[in-house]
Amino acid sequence: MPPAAAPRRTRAVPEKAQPTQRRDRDRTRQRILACASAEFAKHGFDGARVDRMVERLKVSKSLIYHYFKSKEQLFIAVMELAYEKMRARHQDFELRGLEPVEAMARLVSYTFQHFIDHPEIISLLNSENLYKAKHIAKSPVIGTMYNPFLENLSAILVHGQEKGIFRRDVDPVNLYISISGLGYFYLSNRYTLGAIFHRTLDEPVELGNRHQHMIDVILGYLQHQGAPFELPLRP
Amino acid sequence: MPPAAAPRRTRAVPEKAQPTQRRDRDRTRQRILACASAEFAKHGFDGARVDRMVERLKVSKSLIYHYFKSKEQLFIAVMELAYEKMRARHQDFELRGLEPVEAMARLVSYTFQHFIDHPEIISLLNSENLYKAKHIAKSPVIGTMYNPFLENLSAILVHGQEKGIFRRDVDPVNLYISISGLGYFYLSNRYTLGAIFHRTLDEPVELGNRHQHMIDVILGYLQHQGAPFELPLRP
Amino acid sequence: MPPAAAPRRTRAVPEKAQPTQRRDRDRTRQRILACASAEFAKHGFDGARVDRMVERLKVSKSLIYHYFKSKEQLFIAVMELAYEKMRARHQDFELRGLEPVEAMARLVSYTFQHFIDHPEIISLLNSENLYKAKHIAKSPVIGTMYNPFLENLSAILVHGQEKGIFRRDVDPVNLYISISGLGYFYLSNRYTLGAIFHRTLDEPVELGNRHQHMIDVILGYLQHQGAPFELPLRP
Amino acid sequence: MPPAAAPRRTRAVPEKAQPTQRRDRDRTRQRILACASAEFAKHGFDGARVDRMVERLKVSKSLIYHYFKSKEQLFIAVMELAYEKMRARHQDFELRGLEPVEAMARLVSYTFQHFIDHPEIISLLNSENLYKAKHIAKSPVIGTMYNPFLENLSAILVHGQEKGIFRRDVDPVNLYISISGLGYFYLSNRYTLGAIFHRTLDEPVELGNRHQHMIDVILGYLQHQGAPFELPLRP
DNA sequence: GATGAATGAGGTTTCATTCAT
DNA sequence: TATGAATGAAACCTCATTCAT
Repeated sequence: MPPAAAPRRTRAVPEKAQPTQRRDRDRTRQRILACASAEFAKHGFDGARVDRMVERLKVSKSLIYHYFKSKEQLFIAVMELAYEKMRARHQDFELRGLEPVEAMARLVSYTFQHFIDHPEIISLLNSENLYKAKHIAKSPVIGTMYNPFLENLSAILVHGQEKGIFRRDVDPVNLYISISGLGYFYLSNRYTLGAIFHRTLDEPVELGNRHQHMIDVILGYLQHQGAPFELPLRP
Repeated sequence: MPPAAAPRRTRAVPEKAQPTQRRDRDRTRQRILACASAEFAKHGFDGARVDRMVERLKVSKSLIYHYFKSKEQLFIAVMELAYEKMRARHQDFELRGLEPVEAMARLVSYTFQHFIDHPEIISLLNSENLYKAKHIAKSPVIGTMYNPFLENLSAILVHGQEKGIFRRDVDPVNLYISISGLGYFYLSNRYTLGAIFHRTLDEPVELGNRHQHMIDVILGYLQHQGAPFELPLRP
Repeated sequence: MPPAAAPRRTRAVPEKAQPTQRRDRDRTRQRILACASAEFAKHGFDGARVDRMVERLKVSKSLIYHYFKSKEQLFIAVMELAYEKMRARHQDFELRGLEPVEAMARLVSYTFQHFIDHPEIISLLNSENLYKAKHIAKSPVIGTMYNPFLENLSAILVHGQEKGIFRRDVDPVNLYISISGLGYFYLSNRYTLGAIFHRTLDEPVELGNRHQHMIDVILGYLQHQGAPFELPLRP
Repeated sequence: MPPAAAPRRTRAVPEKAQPTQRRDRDRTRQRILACASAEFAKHGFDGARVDRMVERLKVSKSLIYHYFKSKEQLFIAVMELAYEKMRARHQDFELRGLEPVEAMARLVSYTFQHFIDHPEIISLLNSENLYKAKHIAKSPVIGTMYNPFLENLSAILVHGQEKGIFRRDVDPVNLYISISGLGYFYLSNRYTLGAIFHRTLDEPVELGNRHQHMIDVILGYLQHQGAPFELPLRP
């Protein structure tokens, strides 16, 4: 316990709030957030039920509304957390020293793995896109978030291009979207796809196949050297 | 390889020789279905409101419940229609006679175009996947639907492989998923992606870029001849 | 049942809606309105409970919200009705032919009587004034309502002045406010006044006394001929 | 006639010789009371929010409940304070030595001025009357409060009557109610009145007009000498 | 004397659905 | 075939109040 700041004034504003209470407060907040994340992921924004969270959390509904002002604010907080997690993990991701091909393969692999490990992200993003991102547009944080993933990707891309291994006509953002999309779509739409193809796409073998396929697609694309076949949209 | 284009139409609409009542009945049904499709697409299953349809259709609520027994049944009908439309259009798609590269490029282009022209498909599928496809699982029609798109794709793929142009280690289903996913993910997630990259991805120029990028990715992948870089999932 | 307008078109819009149903609808609306009026009068806007109305009316809460979109809209409807009632009764009020003194006395009497007969008006107005009239400001009807009472009052006033019976320095609006206020304040504040003066002001004798006192005040004022004692506000 | 101005102060505030704690305690109590008075006045009893007070006061909610046991008790305390203030100010009011006419005019003026200066009184009383004075009925103080205003009024009235200036058939209590009511109703109902007459009644000019009008009414009534026009209530 | 965390009861509102005709 | 009236269950949210420290 630090003995700093002697309590001289009668009605002093407590600068370093009591550790115990503060921790309780934060812990509760985080418990709510975790539960809400699961609920929103499972049912989408509209389908999510505050009552269900209450039941699971064993806290009063009022408390949820005390911490987060509304269902929407709670959703925004969940989205912020999800984005922050993603950002944090990408930041830790170390690819320096690897050859471009391996680095890129690992990036693709890593992206897929991330979606598998955090399936809630997919549902949350789907729900949010249904609303044309109107909720996260209200978040002051998400829009200004620094995106280390794109940094990593661009670095590898340039590295490979300088070595003459990767093609040069590549828009990093579109590449990013492709890498994400190849994994995301497979996972997010596996249920309807499975219903049509009669394959259970979330089995380990299928996941492994997909994983290698994605790497093949991205690396094949990047390493291919011939001239592109040009075709206008809606010719 | 299944025999091309089976002639049995799934839900034929006999145009004449029907009493007027029957005709009216079908027209009303279709009006409801069209409106419901838009509503479900815009708001998802949970967000959709029967009242909103009633208001737009100028029909009594009871009529909707008369034709379709419940909101869920209505949703299922909408999904069946969407799938049927998709199937029908794919069936009309003619690629015979084209070189494999151009045929494949056109397939990619066509898929993207289809999602742009029928954006409701994306929302409907997203909504359905949130429910792990539980609604369409109840449809006796969708699961048994013949899929001409995969046929086309496989034919082109084999053609290219036989000519030695395309690589041989390609799973058609995964290729199908990639072709769909590259366009689908871009469109379905354009709002959250736009919020992060500060690019308005639905502008014509961006759509054109994406279109060419997708063709490059798929053709680059298929035409690339080197050995794949193998990497296990979660090593 | 009127045999008018033969039903020729299949989906004709019913121009003269079914009398029975229409009457039911209106009857229910009016029942709700009457009950709401009592509830708002008894408890004010904030204190009023939709649940209590439901219980008294034996209708579902949803029905109330079906007819009136919200508690506030319901309140506005109640206010509109109250004003309309007041206006209608004043319009019927016939004073032509009476001498100015008697006419004025009857006007004062009538005003008091009206408040006694419709005590809800007082509570409703009090509640509304707490909100600085923000609710009725939203009503397109109330602001534009023609005020026959002020007409009557002005006519009597001019008549008396022309006859030389009433003083000439009278602002009709202020006179109207005084006539209303003398009765309104007595009735609206009778509980707190009673608590201080230890008199039960709603007993018939007290009401009779007040009635005569009000007439005396207004007629005394109007008939008094001396010069006014002038005193500035906050000198 | 009771003996003038009893010297016993109801709730004397000893200024010195108190331990600091006690002083702080009283100051906090008074801050709460002032804030509560504003809150109750602005929103009525039901509309008032303890949370809003907490936010404005920067005090913990528990403290409010520590000092006052409940929202209702707090309201009662506010009412007691309001009555006490009113009583105290009336007590200071000195009219001896003035001629009856001027004294009465000053009394009317003073009453109006008081409501203008302390608008919270009006809202508080309105709120309380909605509840039929049930809250102040619970106060042991208010009911037994000595009313110096009525004393003053009676004295002036008798003085004028003895001089033959004022009419004799005057009930002091009703006169008191009229004097109060003429100002109170104008101020309390200015919003709804304004909405009907399309006049902004709280502008200085209008207030000045009203002020003179009220003096005219009361003095005109008191000085008028003719026989009253008698009319029974509900004949 | 004072606080922050937490709650239960109840508030308004919504919505898929049914009933009677 | 089609309608308008009506509903029950449950949604989100609020608020006076208490508990533990």
